[in-house]
Amino acid sequence: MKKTENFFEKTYEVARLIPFGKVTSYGAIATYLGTARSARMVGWAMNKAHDLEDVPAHRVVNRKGILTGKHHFDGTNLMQQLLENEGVVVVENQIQNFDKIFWNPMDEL
DNA sequence: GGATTGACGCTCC
DNA sequence: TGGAGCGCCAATC
Repeated sequence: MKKTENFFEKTYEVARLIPFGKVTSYGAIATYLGTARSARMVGWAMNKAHDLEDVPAHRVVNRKGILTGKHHFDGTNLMQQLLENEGVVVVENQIQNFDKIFWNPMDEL
């Protein structure tokens, strides 16, 4: 738990640092954390992060820009609503212009 | 303690 | 070019 605590902490930290109207991918965070091959851990961390209200998990999507985790939110399209609220265009659970609004933690951090 | 799952990603066919 | 399968690390059952 101690060792993973850092992993969680970093994951949450990065998630919180995501600028308004920007999004990132699990893989990007995983890479930043040094666990690039374990993007699943980031997703899993987000699951726990969902328990925390401070982590904008809705800004984190998979490498394709698809809102794979939206099903885990309260509403069916709550995640999409949140993103659209930030100016992010989401169609069919997929973020449009993903390349443009993609926020790379390594580039900023 | 062992097996399965998971909000992913990459490689192989 | 498209689809399917395997691998990762940690947690839960």
